[in-house]
Parts: sequence; C-alpha cells; structure tokens
Amino acid sequence: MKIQSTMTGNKENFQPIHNNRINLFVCGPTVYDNSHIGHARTYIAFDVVARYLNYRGYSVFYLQNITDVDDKIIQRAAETGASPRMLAKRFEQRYLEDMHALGVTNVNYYARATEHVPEIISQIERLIELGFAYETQSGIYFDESRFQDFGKLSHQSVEDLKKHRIEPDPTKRNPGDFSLWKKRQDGEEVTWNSPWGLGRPGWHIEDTAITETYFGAQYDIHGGAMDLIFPHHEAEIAQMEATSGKKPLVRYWMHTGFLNVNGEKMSKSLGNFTTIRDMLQKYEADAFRFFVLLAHYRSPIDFSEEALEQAGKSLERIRQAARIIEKQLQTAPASSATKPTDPSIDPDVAEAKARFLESMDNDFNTPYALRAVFDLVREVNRRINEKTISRKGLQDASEQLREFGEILGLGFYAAGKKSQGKAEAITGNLIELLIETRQKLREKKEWQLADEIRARLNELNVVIEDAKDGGRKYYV
RNA sequence: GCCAAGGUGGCGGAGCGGCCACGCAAAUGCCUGCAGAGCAUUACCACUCCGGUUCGAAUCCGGACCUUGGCUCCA
Repeated sequence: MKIQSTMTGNKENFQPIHNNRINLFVCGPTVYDNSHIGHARTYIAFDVVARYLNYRGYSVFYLQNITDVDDKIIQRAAETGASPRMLAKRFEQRYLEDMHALGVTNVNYYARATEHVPEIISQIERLIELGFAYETQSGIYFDESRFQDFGKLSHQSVEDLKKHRIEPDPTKRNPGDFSLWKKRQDGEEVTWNSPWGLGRPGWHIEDTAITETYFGAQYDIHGGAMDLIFPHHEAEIAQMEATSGKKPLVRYWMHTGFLNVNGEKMSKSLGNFTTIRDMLQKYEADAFRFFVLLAHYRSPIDFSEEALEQAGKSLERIRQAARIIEKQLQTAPASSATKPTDPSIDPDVAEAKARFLESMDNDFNTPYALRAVFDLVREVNRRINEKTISRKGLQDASEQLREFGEILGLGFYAAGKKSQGKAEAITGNLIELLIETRQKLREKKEWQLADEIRARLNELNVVIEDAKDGGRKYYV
C-alpha cells in the first residue's frame, strides 16, 4: 500500500509504527459557523481512508480535534450577543449532525480543545524549559529561529519565510514566531489559569497537545486540507518535535485538494460558500459523496450543480444494476438457469475486486477504483441481458457490489432518498394497488390508461420500468 | 518575489514511457406494445505551447505561457 506524503512529495510504502495499529489524526473544524461543502469534501475523503484501512485489517484510531476556543468564536459571539461557549457548543452540534448526514461515521474520538487545557499548558511549559518558547506582554510565543526544520513540510526555507503580507508584531523575537498562549485581554470571559496568568491557548498548540495525549510524540498519518500545510502543520511539527526531540512527528502527511467554485477556493471570507445543510436540502448525501470520490483526494475539484447532477446519474447507474440483480434473484429459479457452456462470472468478480483493491492501495485512488465497479456493473448487466449468469453468479456479484459500497460509504442498495416515512405504510400499499391494477390493464392491452398511470406515478417520483414479467418499481 | 498544486475529448475525470480509462451527455442497432432501463457498436481522431531524449512521449528532460492556492484567520 502506498500513500503520497506531502513531506517528500512521493508515494511512500505504507508501514505503520505499531504493527497493525494506525493512529490517524485529522484537523477538525473551528466551530463558529455552519460547515460548508469544502469541509465536507475533506472529511468524506478521510472517512473513506479510515474505512479502507479498517477493511484492510488495520486497527485504526481516527482522532479529530474540535477547535472550540478561538478568536473567530469570540468575535462571532460578540457580534451575535451569545456567549462564546454556547456558540461553540451549538456549532459543534451542527457539525456532528452534518457529518452524520453525510455518512462520515468513522471518527473514533472528537477531542475538544477546551477539554485539554492542562495538556496544552504542560506542553508550553516544556517548550519554555527547553528554550523554544518565550513570554512577552501579550503571551507565549514559539521561537522559530530555534527550530532548524521550520518550513520543511511546505518546502520553504527560513529565508523564504521572511517575506510577509501582514505587518509583524514588533514585540516578538522573529516575525514568524507564532502564539502558543494568549494572555487575557480586557473583558474576555473565556480564560483558564496558567503559570502566565489568565489566558487561552493559541490555535496550533491544541493539536499537538491532543495527539500527544492519545498517540504520543509520533504517529502514523496526519490529514487536513492543503491550506493547513502552512503555517498550521509546520507549527505542529515544530512544537512536538521540539518538545519530544523525536522526529518525525508524523510518518505520512495527507492533504486534500480544495473544493473550488468557478476556479476559486470556497471560503467563508469570499462568501462563495454553500453550507452542507443547504446542499443536502437539494441533493442526496450519497450523490455528493460520489461527486467527491470521482476525483482523487489530492486534486482540486470544481463544484457546480451540473457536476453534482452528473455524479448523481453515475451513481444511479450502479444502483440500477443493484436493483436489476435483486430483481433477478427474486424471480430466478433456485437452480442455475444457464447453459453448462456459459462461463462463470467468478473470474470477472475476482478481477474487479483485485483492480479495486489495487487502486485503493495506490494512494486511495477512488476514481480508478470506481472504474472497477463500473466494469463489474457492465459485465453483470451484459450477462443478465444474455441470460448467461447463474443464481450463484448473481449472488457473488451482488455481494461484491455491496462490499465496494461499504468501503466507499455509498449505499448502492439504498432505495434512494425519501423512500421511508411514517404514513408510508399506507401509501406503499396504495401504490402497490395502483401498480397491480395497471398490470391488469396492460394484460388487457389498455395501453393508454396504463401509460397515464405510469406517467402520473412518475410525477410522484415512483418510477416503473416495464418488462414481460411485470418489471420493477423504485423511488427517487 | 518565494513555495505549492494544476492545465487531458462536448462535460466530469483517471493514467504519468508503447495497448484500454471510467462515467455523464450524443449517435446507430438489439430488446420493448410504447416509454425507461440494459446490452452492443460508433464518434468525439483529447492531452497549454516550444525545443530535446527515445524505435516510441499526455507521461522523462529543458524553456515558456496560463490558472488556482499559501506566505502567519482557513477543511
């Protein structure tokens, strides 16, 4: 298995630190607003990474932090009149709901920054002792000049980093020194006691304090989006490697490409964002997941409604095949209906699986893995068309398709959105009644009325596909 | 200015030395009462440009051009 690491720029052979165990950390959100679909892209990508590693037999501990204390939270709270704590709680809850709705279900533990302040303080104390951090009037800062490797992840030299867009704080030793602890300013209500008085943690330190707590000084995979490489992940490397003296902090750095809109990064500040909630009002979660998986996780993707609809149709092709298989299994006789000369589909199923795994092993190449899925779909459809597939072949293909879906987190066998509900037991029976009646009309060749019923049901998103044996129905 | 990621058919998007993506959309045929779905076949003769290496380059090397992102808020 190979993983491309941002540190080297190459695909590296994957080798966990502890045998079978994998510690995976992905930077979570700052909970000051609803998350948008750019966030969703990243978390779906790592959800699939975790799913696949688990499938491959590793024991994955997937850890994510929640930044619930931060300038932005305080600022937003001040704007809206809410307390920062309550605001963070609210948007954390919404974030978790969004992830659930998207099928992102493989994070083992969400660690809040505010629940790890003692660990944060401990790490800062050690950095001061070791001479990597110093105190000023405004807080504690990391002394970048003391850490030789600064810039190694983003491939920038210390010289490169001397240029700045923002005017540096003159009280710091080096312009690039970043904040570890912010001392309390007038009126701030979110504070903790520390050896340096009341204050709150800087942004970068929470992640290394959290990963040190659960993983120790070194771990396997760190993920996040491209924009976190600098300065955030550089800061993490500096903090933890300086504290522990152990290198590297992380074996494999995985970074996802941006979700763009008209070629521009989707972001809060540009105002071109769509929240996950809004998107899910209009589209099915799995259609979005499919859209994400259609591109490699490192590639930028351009979001548009057209692209999402196209992805939805592609997914429908797989689901359609799943429906056809189910239908066949229901109606096919128990014994094989094929001729003895018909070749078994087993080799095709095996080949699809091998290609799928090979693609996933190659830095989680989901688009190439999907090719194997589509190849299997076509082969099964072909054989059903030609009546050269046995009952066992259908079952094997069905199981394989289901397994692909589980690895990718896609419900190939899902009925489609909005198929379940409360009053639907009655509705379902009424629909069945209509369909039966219509079938009788067809037998009497009352085509006009039969077609009208089909068209009207279609308007209600009940799709009927006719065949000699009565066809099948499904909901969209 | 420095660093990074890109530029592939009508669209999305893999590949990264020779063959083939895959999907969406399209065309023709098969099937079908019709529609839909499915299958088969086809087309799009695609790789930003200019040099070079090679029997052979989208892929390797050199040089341009363009797009996006980062340069201390960011998934």
